[in-house]
Formats: sequence, C-alpha cells, structure tokens
Amino acid sequence: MKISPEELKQRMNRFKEGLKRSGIKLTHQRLEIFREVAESGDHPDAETIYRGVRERIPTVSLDTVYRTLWLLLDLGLIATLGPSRERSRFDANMSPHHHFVCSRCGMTYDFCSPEFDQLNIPDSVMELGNVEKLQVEVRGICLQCSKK
Amino acid sequence: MKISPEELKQRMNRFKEGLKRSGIKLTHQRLEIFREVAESGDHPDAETIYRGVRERIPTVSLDTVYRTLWLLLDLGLIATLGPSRERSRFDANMSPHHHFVCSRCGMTYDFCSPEFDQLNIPDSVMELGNVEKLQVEVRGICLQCSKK
DNA sequence: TATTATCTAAGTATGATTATTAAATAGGAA
DNA sequence: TTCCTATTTAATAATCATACTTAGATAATA
Repeated sequence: MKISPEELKQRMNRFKEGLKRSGIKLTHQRLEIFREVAESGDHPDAETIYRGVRERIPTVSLDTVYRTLWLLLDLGLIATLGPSRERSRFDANMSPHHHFVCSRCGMTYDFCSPEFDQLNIPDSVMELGNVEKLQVEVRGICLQCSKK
Repeated sequence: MKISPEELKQRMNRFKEGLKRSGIKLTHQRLEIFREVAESGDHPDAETIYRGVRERIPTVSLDTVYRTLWLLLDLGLIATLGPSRERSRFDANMSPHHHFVCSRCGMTYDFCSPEFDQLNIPDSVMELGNVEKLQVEVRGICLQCSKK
C-alpha cells in the first residue's frame, strides 16, 4: 500500500514547511522518519518505522524515533489512530452510539445520533471484510482542556 | 455520568444471559466487575474499575479484573475504545478520510467518502468542546482474519 | 564559523499488562 | 448435599512500549 509519488512530494513539502513555521530544525533523521510514515499507506507503529528508517540511517535510535513521532504529533504534522498514548478503556454501552474524544486528555463522551446510525457504508468498504458496526468519532479539545 | 436504573438493570440482564449462553460461570467478581463498567457512563480503564470493585469486594485482584475484562470483550458483552490491546499507530494522511478497523488484528485501512466528510455534527456535540475533525470508524473482521 | 539544537549510546525507570505458581474457594450439575 | 471443576487469590516476576538521564559527538542555520 504505497502512496503515489506526487502525493508523497506534497506531504514532504507540508512537512518541511511545518517544521520551518515552528522554528524547528530540519534534520536528516526527522526527514527520514517522516518519510517513512508518509510513504506507507498503512499505519505503522513505532517499531516498524524504526526498522524502515534504519535501512537508510543505520545509526538511528529507537529513542529518536519516539521523540520525533510525538514531536510531529504535537506539531499536527501526523496523527495517531485511536486514543494516543492511552491505556485501554472499556464500555458497556453496546447500543449504537458515537464518541466525542478530546485529543488532549483522551476523555471520551458518548452521544447518540439517529442520522449517524443510518449512514450507509460504501460497497468498496463492505468488501474489506465482515462489517460489524459503524461509529463516528468526533475529535477536538474539550472545554476543560480549552481553558488551560 | 451515571446510567439510569432501568438501563442498568437491562445491561445486567444482558450480561447474565450472555454468560449463560456461553456456558461460563456467573461469579461474584465477574458480576461486580461488569456492574462497575455498566454503571459508569464514562469509559473507565482497568485501574479505575479495579478501584471501584474493591470497595465492594476488597479482595479482588487486578489480575482478575484484567482476565474478566478481556473475557467479556471476547464474549462481546463489552467493547473497548479505539484499537484494543494495541500499540500506537501513526498516520501522515492529514486530509479527510475514514477507517476500516479489523477488530481482531487491528489492521486499519483508509478510505474516502465525500458523503461522510459532509456530515453535520449535532449542536449538543459542538458544545462539548472545540471540534477539529470527524472521522467514521467502520469495525469488523478483515478478510484475512475471516479465513482462519 | 559559532551557536545551539539535536543525536547517539548505554543504561535505567516506569507503567500497563500478562504470566506463573500453588493453595483456597465457590458454582452448579448430579 | 456433594463433588468436580472452573475460578480466584496472593505473591512474585516477566514483558513490552515508552520515557528519562547523562555525556559526548555532530550537524543545522544565522
């Protein structure tokens, strides 16, 4: 699942500009770590990224990979799937509902929406596997966190 | 954020039936652990559940809490938020897109849907905080995992 | 070129979760 | 009620991802 060359080029440019805008140095390792994430259409974990980058920079440390990833996350240049840096959370609400997730503190609120419950899933997605449920995730910063 | 008494009663019944159906014993601790999750409208983590249950069963072990939670998850009686039991995954795709997540292996596929991109978020949700994005998460079992 | 941020190395720390044992206990079928 | 078996406990240790520390080396930009 590779990304098209043009798309990759765009992502790399956004990345360089992003760093510059924040006054953060563009280093060889930051560049290659970002490239590794940008290049793969998958959603690699830190370990996978580490292995990939090491082929080009054999001396990178896993430490740098982590530091860089969280930095890029803070700068909004990459995203994480699900609740980042969070432990598992459980939910006994098995009826259809949706979530508002605070990107900062991870707090998650349930809400209902008949409209969202009735969305129909594109055929192309139905073909990926056996669909069990559909849930909308609204992300943002909750009021508590906004104040600080 | 407590649940209404009727709703709680319903959840407890579903739980008891669920266990019976699977031929799994109804023990005091399983009951209280489930109650703890069911009762809180939040999405507590294992540690929080542990503390709650200990007020009623001072001898429960954290071990049992974990064993029970994953058991209930396997039985489909509770759910986890985000990718369960997974490490962090990163994504450089910052343009609007959505996910199909395999509940078994955690594999995540991107897909686009102009329809999903244009959903409008209920006012009640907008009031929870500063909304940044909306993403649809379709969950199911991917083809690979279905085969096994 | 100088300044300063960043990177490496090596070792250590932490926090969540899982596993291991053996002994105690309690569900539930008969 | 009894007995078999699943389950729980307690104590301890292991594992895994992630973070921090310190020191010296290196490289990015003004």
